[in-house]
Amino acid sequence: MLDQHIKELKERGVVITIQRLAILEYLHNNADHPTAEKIHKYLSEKYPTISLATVYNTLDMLKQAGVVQEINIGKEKRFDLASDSHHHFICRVCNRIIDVEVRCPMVNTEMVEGHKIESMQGMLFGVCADCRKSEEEE
Amino acid sequence: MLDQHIKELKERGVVITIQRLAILEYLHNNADHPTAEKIHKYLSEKYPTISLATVYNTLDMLKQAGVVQEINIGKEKRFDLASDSHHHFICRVCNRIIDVEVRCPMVNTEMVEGHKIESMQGMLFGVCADCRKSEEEE
DNA sequence: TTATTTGTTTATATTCATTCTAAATAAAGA
DNA sequence: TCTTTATTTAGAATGAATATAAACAAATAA
Repeated sequence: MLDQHIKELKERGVVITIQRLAILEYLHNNADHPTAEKIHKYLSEKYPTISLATVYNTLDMLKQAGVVQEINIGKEKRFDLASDSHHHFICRVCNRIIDVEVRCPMVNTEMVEGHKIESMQGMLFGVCADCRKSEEEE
Repeated sequence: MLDQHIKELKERGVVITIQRLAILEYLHNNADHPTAEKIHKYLSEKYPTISLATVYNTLDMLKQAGVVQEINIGKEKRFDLASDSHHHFICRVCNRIIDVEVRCPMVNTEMVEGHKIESMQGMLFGVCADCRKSEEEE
């Protein structure tokens, strides 16, 4: 999957630098929808000079390339590897973003009312299983 | 529809002030997913002293009450009357947010993988009909 | 009616995630 | 090698959103 992404990027003419590779690898290893800040903080340990701007720039480039998707919920942008096979559930209690498998037939739709769909995102808001359990116990 | 919303809010114990009514009316008359800034700018003509903070506070209150939904795409929050019957199509060329009717069976789902759904939002990204036409003409 | 309390709005200051800028560095090509 | 182009860095700038404190309004009690 990582190799596939690298291949795709190279075909697009993207130079794979140490920084870009590190960010892409991070996303492959951490599916918890990190913020740019979090990615930067983690990578700073291994690459002390890596700049937050580079993280933002790279994430933006990866988004353009269709490798990464951006999730906007609070004031912080969050990032995730692009994939049509899941939607996001956002818990209003613990604020976690949880991937949920989706069986919506619309996922494979390419056109709606004359508009061409290139990607999609479903966001479900509510209370997650863990928080529901905690609430019941009270 | 507006009356229904006012009734619901009153039942919740919300005081309907001139400012709150004006903001709610604005949303009923403008379905173009305005920003808080835009609402404030417009209402300033009729109510020169209305504060931007009041617009934000009211929109937040309306969101808590389930009357309004928040759409996060760019850096600005956008607002729309809550409704399960449509999703949003975002054109990457003109950046417009277009309502699209949705026939996704998931809309009426109340649970996914143990998580309780209270509301949902579908976001479709791509090129809208108008921009497609313009691109073809070139 | 006048005080008191509570809730709301205003104006302004502050915050902080993101973007911009210019200089430094690295990579690629001649 | 030198030259050009792309990338990264560090720090400054931006601006949407929030926090704060004072002013105001409404409702209730005295």
